[in-house]
Amino acid sequence: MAYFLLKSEPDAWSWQQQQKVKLDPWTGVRNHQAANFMKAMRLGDTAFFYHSNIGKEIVGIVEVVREAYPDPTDETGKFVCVNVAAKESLARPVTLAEIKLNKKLQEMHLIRQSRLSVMPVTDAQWREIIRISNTK
DNA sequence: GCCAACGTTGGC
DNA sequence: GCCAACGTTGGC
Repeated sequence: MAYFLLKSEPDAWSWQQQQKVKLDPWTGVRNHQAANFMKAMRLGDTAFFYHSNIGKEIVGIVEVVREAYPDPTDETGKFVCVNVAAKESLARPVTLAEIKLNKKLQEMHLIRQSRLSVMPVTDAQWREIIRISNTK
């Protein structure tokens, strides 16, 4: 099972909103690299939900409930979206500042390529973030 | 509010 | 096909 991270500006779509809905189509991604990562997502894969701009922290975990399909909001028909459902909140949010200071998390795309909005997370990175968030 | 990174557009 | 101009993202 693979792990990912999804960014959202809480002004536009927050974790609180995500938790209130059964599922959410992750539309609006217009970057090919991010789109390719969405195409790699499989049913049951999980992703961190990250608040960019405001908060700058990982707040929760979502599960992929529908694999990539054409993004209905994309007029060109080139881009895809997936459906995700909130799974659980982290017991404690993990901030970008903490990630930057953590030696095990230096290779994350979140740091290295700050504009990327959908990215894979390695097993080791996933475990480390779960660990420092006191979740489970 | 500023700026770095980076993607896209359009002139040549 | 190159590259300057411009727009967007997102951290600070």
